[in-house]
Amino acid sequence: MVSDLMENLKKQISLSLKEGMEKLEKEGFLKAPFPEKIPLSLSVNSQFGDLSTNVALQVKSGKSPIALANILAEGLRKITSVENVEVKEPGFINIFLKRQFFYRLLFSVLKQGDKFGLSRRRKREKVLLEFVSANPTGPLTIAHGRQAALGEAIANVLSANGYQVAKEYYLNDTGVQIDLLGESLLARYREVLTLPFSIPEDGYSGEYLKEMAKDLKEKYQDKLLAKGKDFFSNLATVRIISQIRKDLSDFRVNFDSWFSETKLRQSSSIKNVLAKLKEKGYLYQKGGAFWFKSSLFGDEKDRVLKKSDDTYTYFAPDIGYHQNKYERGYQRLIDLFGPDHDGYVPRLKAALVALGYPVNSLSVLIVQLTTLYQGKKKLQMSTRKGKFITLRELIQEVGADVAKYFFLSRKPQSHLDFDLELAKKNSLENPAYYIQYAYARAESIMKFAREKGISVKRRIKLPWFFLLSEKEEIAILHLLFRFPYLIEAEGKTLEVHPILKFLQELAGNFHSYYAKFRIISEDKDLTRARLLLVKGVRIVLKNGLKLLGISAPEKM
RNA sequence: GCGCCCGUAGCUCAGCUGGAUAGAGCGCUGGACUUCGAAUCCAAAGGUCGCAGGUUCAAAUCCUGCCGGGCGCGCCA
Repeated sequence: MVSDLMENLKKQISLSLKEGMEKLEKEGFLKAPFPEKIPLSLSVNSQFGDLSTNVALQVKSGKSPIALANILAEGLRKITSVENVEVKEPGFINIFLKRQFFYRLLFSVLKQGDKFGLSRRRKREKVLLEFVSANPTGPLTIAHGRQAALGEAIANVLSANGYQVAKEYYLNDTGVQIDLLGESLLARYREVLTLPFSIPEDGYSGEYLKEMAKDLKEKYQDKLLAKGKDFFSNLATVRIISQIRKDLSDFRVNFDSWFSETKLRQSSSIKNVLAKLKEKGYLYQKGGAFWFKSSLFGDEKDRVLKKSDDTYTYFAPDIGYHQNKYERGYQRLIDLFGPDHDGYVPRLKAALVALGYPVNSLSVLIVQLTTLYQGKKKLQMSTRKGKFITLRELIQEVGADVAKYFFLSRKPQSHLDFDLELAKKNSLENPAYYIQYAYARAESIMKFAREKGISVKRRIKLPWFFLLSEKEEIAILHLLFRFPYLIEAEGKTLEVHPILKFLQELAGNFHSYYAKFRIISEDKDLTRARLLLVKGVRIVLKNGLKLLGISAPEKM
């Protein structure tokens, strides 16, 4: 929840600015209409006050920006919570708030606790977030790990903004790849039975199928040889899916639903979609295949839905799947794709628009690849050849929290260099622990206070807050109030790495503060005041980490 | 060739709905533990924001062109 106090104040300020502009307009100083929404932002730098606006620079007028700003500043000075207003070259208006205002805000943070930063308003809109959706033909790799971490965090941020969000994994559990998987397993099975065998071309030659084959030999000896390819496909898929579920759950990424392509194909969804496209005249036959006129909707060329051999391309069931999402009542769809599916987006959007859904109801986020490094050495990977670092191994090596930290620390569309060596380090070179350490430290201070018999649980007294007067303390207060606005913004941009950046900054300020000042001292009231601040920091660190899916340990 | 992404400090990256002296971590140099956790803190060094134009009172941020790196352009999935 964005603090009501702050919201009300912003409204007052906006209103005052608007009145000022209207007056100037009436007096004929403005050469063009002023913007409907007057810009007002939280200042990043304390020398620019607490809030600032550049309206005076935005409008064309007969007066100089400075003169305009000075006129607007006069109105602002009348607002109760405003301490002072400064006008700076070339025309910025910087607003300084009264300390008391921040103390009230802190009080509100403490009162809200777990809820601070979360939207109180529930939105009607139902959102379906689809991510990972790796083919169940092998273990999840670190590339999937990045998507998993990101998807989970985005879902959390959307929930925090009041959306009803569901996380779904689409299982491509049928088709050519699954056939190849079955054949590959059968080959491995023959191998462990010392029979002649050959892995199909483009088959899966990774180590994991050998393991599975060994297990089959132990349990069934050679009795499975009579079974067909489908049996092996099925068996391999089932086992791999269960491993994928376990890996994700160990990574603390939990899906609300798993959607099976097999079931989709059994339903009439795909047929219906084709019929609908045909009815609208967007389907035609050429060379024995059925084509969708995607070029009518911005795609660079038309696409085949049904091949001349009468089977579907990958595209056809995928349209059926997305249509199905809408049919289940989701108004907004978000897909996380790898960079190799980048060029696929226009045709998918084209299909949905052709079916009558709004173009903006689907957002596709392209998550770039991750390259693993061991120090300076680059590790090459390939799923098919079975050369890769699995998500499982990564979690075992560095832990879920550290892995998530690195995955979330960069924007998704940037290529990620993941240094295993650095991530493994349990030392100060590893930045992953910085935020958690701040949290654990805050936790331990609170514990120390309890042992000393100092409690701030009951009857918080306003005068205590006035003892928070160091500039470091005020700076921390400022940071706390940025949090809800950050969450709100991210609900729109779907970017979560700024949270990490922010928590890093908050943790840093807290560490410095701790090193410079004594929290628990002989001065009881000052101690209480500072403990309240520590509590506020703890709340924001915890809520922020929770959104990212990173744990907040009380001890490390 | 066309499309998408990236190019900012030695390294890895933030900042990019234009704003006030370009930030962080790591690394390097020098300091801080008898007192609430040193996985921390303090100080110092380090940048033609790929290049060239343009728009603007104001450009790392917007527009155009170019250069360098990655990915994609299937009746594959």
